[in-house]
Amino acid sequence: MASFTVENYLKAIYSLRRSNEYGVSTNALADHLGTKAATITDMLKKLNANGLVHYRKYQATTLTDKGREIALNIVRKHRLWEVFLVEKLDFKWDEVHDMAEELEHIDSNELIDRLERFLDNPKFDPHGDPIPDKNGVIERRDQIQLTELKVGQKAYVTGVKDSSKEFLQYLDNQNIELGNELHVKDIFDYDKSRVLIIEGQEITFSQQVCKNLYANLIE
Amino acid sequence: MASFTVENYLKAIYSLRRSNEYGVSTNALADHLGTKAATITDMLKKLNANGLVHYRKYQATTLTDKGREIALNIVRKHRLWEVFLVEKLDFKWDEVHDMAEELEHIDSNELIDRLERFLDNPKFDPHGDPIPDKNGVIERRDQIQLTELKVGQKAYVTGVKDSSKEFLQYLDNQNIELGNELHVKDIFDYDKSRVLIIEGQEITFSQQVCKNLYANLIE
DNA sequence: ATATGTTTTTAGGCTAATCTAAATATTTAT
DNA sequence: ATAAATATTTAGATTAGCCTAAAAACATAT
Repeated sequence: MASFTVENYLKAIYSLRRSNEYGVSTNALADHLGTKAATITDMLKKLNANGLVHYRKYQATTLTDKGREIALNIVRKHRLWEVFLVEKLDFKWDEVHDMAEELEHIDSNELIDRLERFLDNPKFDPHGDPIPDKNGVIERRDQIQLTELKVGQKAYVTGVKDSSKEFLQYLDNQNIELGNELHVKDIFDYDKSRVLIIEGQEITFSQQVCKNLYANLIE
Repeated sequence: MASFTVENYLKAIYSLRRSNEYGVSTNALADHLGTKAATITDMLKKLNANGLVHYRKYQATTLTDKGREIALNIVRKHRLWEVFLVEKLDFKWDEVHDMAEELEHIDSNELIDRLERFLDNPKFDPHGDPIPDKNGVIERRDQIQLTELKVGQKAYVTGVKDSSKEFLQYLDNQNIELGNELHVKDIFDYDKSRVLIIEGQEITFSQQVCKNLYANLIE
């Protein structure tokens, strides 16, 4: 079995890969994992030796199929536990990350499959992120960022790009939830901020906020 | 925070203490934890230095108040997760131990308190063991072993002393569950085996089985 | 009370995951 | 194209938790 630590490295490489086209840099990993670059180099050599990543000196690192399989399983477990914490234990979406970070390492696929059934086979976690199925398949959604919406367009809020406590709490304060319907009333050319009508209420969001909100166009 | 390993040592000392009157021996711990005696000695010194156990060379070890508090919290978490696995995810009572052994280390009292509420504040786990409350208080029950029952006495099955897979599966095969009502029809002097009527069925249990079953006398 | 056997401790080592400091590659800017 | 800046790797150490082998303490039996 991959150790707790190895699982975290693989998950980190998986997450960072979405942004960095060619693979993941040593420094990016060090940053993300809160360790030093030297530590990353050591570990990448080991992961490479174990067939979990493709690593060559001074080059961006990517996951092997085996590595990605493990990473996806961790992501699956993380997201299902988050659903459990929010749906069953009534935690708020900004409170669940650290607990899920621990629960994701519980080593039993039987447990996670049963949890999935118990939760009625959810397809998305409380932040709108898709939950990989037991084979690691992720349902693709064509969500867009609010920044792509033009004046007059309607959409549902489907997820957040930034799931930091701060952003989630900001959304809570504005009474924004996944599933809310909105339309764009106006866009200010000057700073690209948008005036939105969300569930009847008028709210102005900065470009930064719009960038971090995903939506699904209606029609 | 106590590490995963430290938590396991404290829990082991707590469990073994119930049998050994004066404290726990180095060898008993090594046996229980599957490590070597030398390793135990090392760790006991550290635990002692951290105020978690009372340890002096060549003497039986006991928990300090602080050590017991941690141990009881682990036991609480273990048993609540077991209830979750059996009640909500439909695992059988012989399947949950290893998973609970991992889940008990998830570090959040808020989580465990909410889990407790979600499970309707159970007082006993699926094996009949009492669940400490959030202050570490355990509800005492005057259960007796079936070996103490005399011919003609009635009782409810309330728990198992041995919760090994083997014993639990044996009980499953005999259709014995917690809460079953029984009375003693006969006791054979020769081997102390007992003929019982359990939920209408006549079953003969060896002394060993009777020793490992707890019951609550009726009247 | 002494020899034998058992238990516990000490001493010295190992591995996984981390670190710092120094060396080496790579990238960027002139 | 070369110097300066940045990124990565190497080398050598540290810590927690474990090990084996040998020494020391304790327990027991004659």
